[in-house]
Parts: sequence; structure tokens; C-alpha cells
Amino acid sequence: MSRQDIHNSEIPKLCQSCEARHRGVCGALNAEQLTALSRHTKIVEVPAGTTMLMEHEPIERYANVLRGVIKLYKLLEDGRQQIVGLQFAPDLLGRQHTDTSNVSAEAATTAKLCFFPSNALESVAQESQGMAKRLQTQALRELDQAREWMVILGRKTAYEKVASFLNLIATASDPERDESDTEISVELPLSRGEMADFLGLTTETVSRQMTALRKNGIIALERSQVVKVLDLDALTAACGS
Amino acid sequence: MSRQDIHNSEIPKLCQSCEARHRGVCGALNAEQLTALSRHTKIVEVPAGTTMLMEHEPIERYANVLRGVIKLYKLLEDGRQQIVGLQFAPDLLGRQHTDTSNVSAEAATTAKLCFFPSNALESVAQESQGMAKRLQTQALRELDQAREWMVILGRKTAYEKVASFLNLIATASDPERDESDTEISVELPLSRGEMADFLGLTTETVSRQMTALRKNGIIALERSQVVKVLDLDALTAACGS
DNA sequence: TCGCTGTATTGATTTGAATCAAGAAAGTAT
DNA sequence: ATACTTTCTTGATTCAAATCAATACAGCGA
Repeated sequence: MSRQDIHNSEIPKLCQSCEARHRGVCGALNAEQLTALSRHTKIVEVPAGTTMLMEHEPIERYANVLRGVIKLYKLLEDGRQQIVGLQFAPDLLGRQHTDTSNVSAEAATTAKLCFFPSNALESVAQESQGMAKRLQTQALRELDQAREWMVILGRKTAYEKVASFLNLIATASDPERDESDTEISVELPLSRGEMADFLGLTTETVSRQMTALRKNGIIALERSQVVKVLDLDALTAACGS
Repeated sequence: MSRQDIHNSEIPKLCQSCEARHRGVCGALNAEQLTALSRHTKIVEVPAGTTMLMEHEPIERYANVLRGVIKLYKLLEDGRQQIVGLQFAPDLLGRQHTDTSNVSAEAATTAKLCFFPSNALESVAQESQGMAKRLQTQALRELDQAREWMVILGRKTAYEKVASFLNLIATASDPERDESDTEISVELPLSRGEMADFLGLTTETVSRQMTALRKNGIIALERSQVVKVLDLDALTAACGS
């Protein structure tokens, strides 16, 4: 193992194998700070469908996503729904500088999370410039993603939207895959209906575009939730940009 | 005037009447820090259409928007365009922690900006926790706005989209208007074509929805760019949420 | 294994917005 | 003022995606 800590013993057991300590926000903390924070943390595994946050309600805790996918969404009064973000490990769920959440969040798949009370994180962010910077980086990354999706929502066709979504999942789920291997098999974290709520479409249209991608030889469906990308270049081309 | 600085004389002349020093990012700085930063700043007025940033190109400077409206947009290869954000005074134009910009930016109206080189701002952000916090707040506000627009793009009808845009402009342009006065006259910072690029529509559809809003007695057109909101409650209702 | 339930697919039809096509207005330059 | 350009509006038509409607499939508990 190339990544080795000098004083691993000083690091809380809870954190030793945690991905958030490397790529996530906790990566900014030293052993002492980690120990202080970990006194308030709780690692929990939740089933798909668990509500983590509700729009307009106070945020009492943050959570590092350790495994699974969290969907962020907003509702219109009449029930129309729009998914406005997806979070994968090691993203941080929660938001600073606000009294109430601006989005609802629920687990799209079974998910493992590391919770800590909001005041604990905020006091660490006060102390640690590194943590503050990681929080800033996370916010900016989410902003970039949101703007990317604005383009997809506003200007792409249904076919391009679905291709873009599959491309996102194929890329996000396995960023360090073998370049030479053009075939990737991915498990979709969202149902057809949820994909529709992400893409501004209906279930039926998503299904039809999946069929079209299949007929064009770009993907194959192993199960309805498991997609094999047969030709990643063609998929990328189908994204329309 | 209720807002009075103790040692106004210590504040650089350039900054004394600047709105960014109150509500904007410079509000976090003391006289000394302001003086240091202002040595590198340049206030410029630019005509509508001036390009401020290009996607994929390095960001060499930041700018406080002092007057006017800046549009942030992204392009697809085939020329389809999507506006992904609008900035009003005293927003900050620019982005930390990236080598190249993720959006293009251009002045939608004549605009007055206060430019400073990116390293100048970044070193101030290093020194001043207050500045870092304001940058974080700005990023999170932009994130909220982007997600709000994802809902509009993905789930609203053309009529609701145009109503939502007018509602945004009416609110943003005069946040402290008299509550009792339900009639507001606003100058639109975007042409019909630009509104279309913001809302994921075409020029023709935007025009038709403006006509529909007019026929419904919700707005009146003084000129094509000057809208009088006759019934703000009805406009809000027309937004679909 | 057999229903039962929810999800996904496919087909037929409708519809909202895009496209195609003129005009009308507004803004600029001569 | 006059022509010229650009932007905006309105109308006719087309088309992509929504809606309506079955049917197929998968997961689950009895």
C-alpha cells in the first residue's frame, strides 16, 4: 500500500479506513483534529429511500457520503419534482451559512454515511484553513455540476439527456478504470422515474431513449438497472457535446 | 445616512462610495486591507456585449460587479447556448481553485466593474477569514440559484418559465421596494433571444408567452425591454410555485 | 410456485413548443 | 427624414416529447 500514515495509531479507529480522510473534507485534518471531530461522529448505513434532509427545515447535521448515492431534489407545489444533484463518496452532505436547507435529500441506494452535528463541523472549519478550503472546493464543484446540468436540461434532446446521464454514471462510478477497456458495466443508482426527474423528462421517454441507445449498439441492458456500455466513445458522442 | 465609517479617511477614495464594500466581498476588509487591495484594482465601465471570461481559458482577474448585469453562459459544440447564471451588483465575477474558467461571461448591459488580478484576491482571502467566508457565501448563493433554475428548466412550462424570469428580474432589480406598491416597472437586461437562452426556449416562444402574460393583465409592455408588472401576486402565481 | 405489486417497456394519440415564414417595430447610420 | 439593420411579434405548420393505455417483467410475500 503506497498510502501510509506516519502515526496511524493516533488516528481514530473510525477514520482509519475512511475514504473521506483521503479525498474528502476530513483529508484536511491532522490526527488531533480528527480525534476531536470523531468524538461526535456516527457511522450509519441507511436503506434506499431514507430521507436525510427536507427543504425548508433546519440542518442539524452534516454527513460524509461513504458509500452509495444521495439524491438532492426540489419539489413544486403541485408535486412536480426535479433532482438538482447527486452525491457520491466522498462528497459532503449539508450546507453552511443557512438556517434551513434549500433542497431535500434522500438515499437513492443503500448508503453508508458518517454523520456529525453541524456545530462540530463548523467549529473545525473555523480552526482549520485547510478544512475551510475543502468546503469551498466542494461548493464550487457542486456549482460546476449544477451549471453543467442546466445546459443539459435547457438545451439537449431527450436522447442526449439520457446519454449524458449514463455517461455521468459510467464516469463517476469508476473514474480509474482501464483506458483500453471500452466496455463498462454499471449499476444505475436511479430508477427510470428518478432518471426522468433528473433529466426533466417522463419515465416513458427515458425508457424509449434507453431502447434507442440499445438499438444503436451503444449500450446493452443486463438487467433494467444494470447497463453495459458497449462503446464509450459513441456514448460520449451521443451526449451532443 | 445611517451607515458611517469611523475612519473614513483611511479608506481608499476608490472604495469610499462602493457598494461592494458594504454588501459585497470587500465588506470583510478593514481599511488597511482595502488599501492594499485597491493598489491593484481598476474600475472600468464596459459596453453591453463585452466578453469578460471565456470557458476553458485561464482566469487572470476577478471583478466586482458595481453596476449592470453580467451573463454567464456555456455553449455546446453545435452552437446551442445556455445561460447558467446572471450576476448583479455586488456579485463577484471569477472563480477560485481552478486553472481555467468553466463558463463564459459577458456584459448583458453596460456594466461597471472593479477588476483585480486573481493573485491579489487570493492572497487577501488567505489573510482574511472574513473574506474567505464571503467568498464561500457567494459560491453557495450561486449554487442555490443554479439549483433553482434547474427546477425551472426541467419542470416548468414555457409560460411559467417566462413568468419566473420576470419575477426574478423584478425582485433582483429592486429588493427594497415599497411593499404596498404592487406595480413595478423594470428594464429587462436581456433580449428575447437571451431570455430564450436562459429559459431553454426559442425567441418566438418567449415572445408569445410575454404576449400571453400581457393579455392576462399581469404585465404591460412600455417598450419591448421595459416591463411594467401590473399584478405581482398574479405574476408570482404564474411562476407555478 | 402462485399471485400480487411496483417498475419498465411498447404502442397510439395528443399537445406544447420548435420551426418555418412573414410582417411590424425599434434602433442606427446616412 | 430616409434607408438599413436588427429585434420583436404573429401566424401556419411540423415535430419531439407528453399523455393515455396496455402489456411485459421483476421482485416479494404467502
